[in-house]
Amino acid sequence: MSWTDERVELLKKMWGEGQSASQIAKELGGVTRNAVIGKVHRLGLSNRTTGATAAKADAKPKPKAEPKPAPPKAEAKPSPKTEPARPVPAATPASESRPISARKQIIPAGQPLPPQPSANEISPEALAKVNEVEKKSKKITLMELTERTCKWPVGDPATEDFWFCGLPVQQGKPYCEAHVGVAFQPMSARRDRRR
DNA sequence: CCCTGATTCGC
DNA sequence: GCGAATCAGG
Repeated sequence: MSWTDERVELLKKMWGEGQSASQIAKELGGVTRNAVIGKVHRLGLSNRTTGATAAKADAKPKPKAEPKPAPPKAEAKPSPKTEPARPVPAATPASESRPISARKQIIPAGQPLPPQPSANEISPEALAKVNEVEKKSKKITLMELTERTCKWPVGDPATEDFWFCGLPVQQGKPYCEAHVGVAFQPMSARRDRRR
């Protein structure tokens, strides 16, 4: 793939939003995160204040070849010294706009079922699977959630008896296979109003 | 181990 | 210009 205008634009957008290079790469497709990072640098947009390694002003000497002992000129960026207001991305593990766990309303007890199952009709098999998985869940905390850990909450958020599934997620999904099954229920018996 | 961005350098 | 390999760090 090549860096078409549109792809570059999307890159800029996402980068600006604080998306990680790998996320951008996934979105674009056909490129690796390295490619994205490389492009970002070539485009001149680079450090944001985010991610793991953000503020590093020093160069890293590389023990590979030494044809360039010393850059004669330390060139400074012609950009304003005062850093422009940058959109600080929410440093939430689930950096994306996923409607999860951030519920305004606390559910007193019982099943927190985060992503409202669209219908009450979830295959018994799926539910059984969920129950089974819950036993195996890694019981990770909010802080431990990553892109590839199932973000399905288990238990009552109001108590200590609460954790996230944490099993490996299904590609592209926020939940593990079992939880995806109950989270994303297709339009089931919902053939109401025909027009 | 998972991830993050940064840099280099052959193409 | 591009991006894999590599580095450096959380």
